[in-house]
Amino acid sequence: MAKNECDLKIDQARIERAAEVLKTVAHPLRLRIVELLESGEKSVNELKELLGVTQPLTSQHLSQMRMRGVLGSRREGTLVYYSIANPDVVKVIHCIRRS
Amino acid sequence: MAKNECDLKIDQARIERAAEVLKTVAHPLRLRIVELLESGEKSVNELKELLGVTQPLTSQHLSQMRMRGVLGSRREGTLVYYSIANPDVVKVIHCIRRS
DNA sequence: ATGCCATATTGCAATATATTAATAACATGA
DNA sequence: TCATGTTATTAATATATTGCAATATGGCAT
Repeated sequence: MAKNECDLKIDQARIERAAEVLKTVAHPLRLRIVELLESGEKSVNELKELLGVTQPLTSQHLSQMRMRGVLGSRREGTLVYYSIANPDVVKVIHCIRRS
Repeated sequence: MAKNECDLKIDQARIERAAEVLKTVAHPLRLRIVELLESGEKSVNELKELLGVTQPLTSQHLSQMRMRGVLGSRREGTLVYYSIANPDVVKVIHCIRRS
């Protein structure tokens, strides 16, 4: 029995989800952020210092990744700590590291 | 001894290369193309039929991936067969498949 | 409440990307 | 050479992304 219309829809949705996740990390700054978070959660300020970019830019990329499920965040007083929420992205980065 | 400027440059170049590769496959159609080519090389026409999109669109995405080293191509008479040139992208797709 | 520090959001200009349609180039056989 | 089937390129338009600057919000101490 061949694939029916429903199977194709599911498959298409899966593909689109994968493309979205990849697109989310397919940026030099966001890739560096994920690498920095591999060793544990970090605040926006720590990240901004390590990256050497402005705070708004850091915040933008962080919220972009949080919205798409790649990162999670935790507030502690005035600080916000970000961490990796989707462990797949770490594996993806390891796959591509040698390229 | 800390990392010097040159190390940082190399690191940055590596990151940017990885981001470029990821961005290249971070598109539903291109992801499907890579999946279709996992089982072996295919001609533009075969791919176009399997994808259900126009020939120029197929050709554009193929040449985009070839330019960036993800795919390679081989001409046989009037047919052009595309295949995967950077095996890392296959591993990347396997990492993300479950997401 | 005020001031301060950390974080988030918004508007904008520049650039890049995606899709379609039209057309060009290429190789082959009659 | 001409016709045909296959592949590549170009142009045009719409949409998305990026980075920056300015500003807003949130929490905490005084």
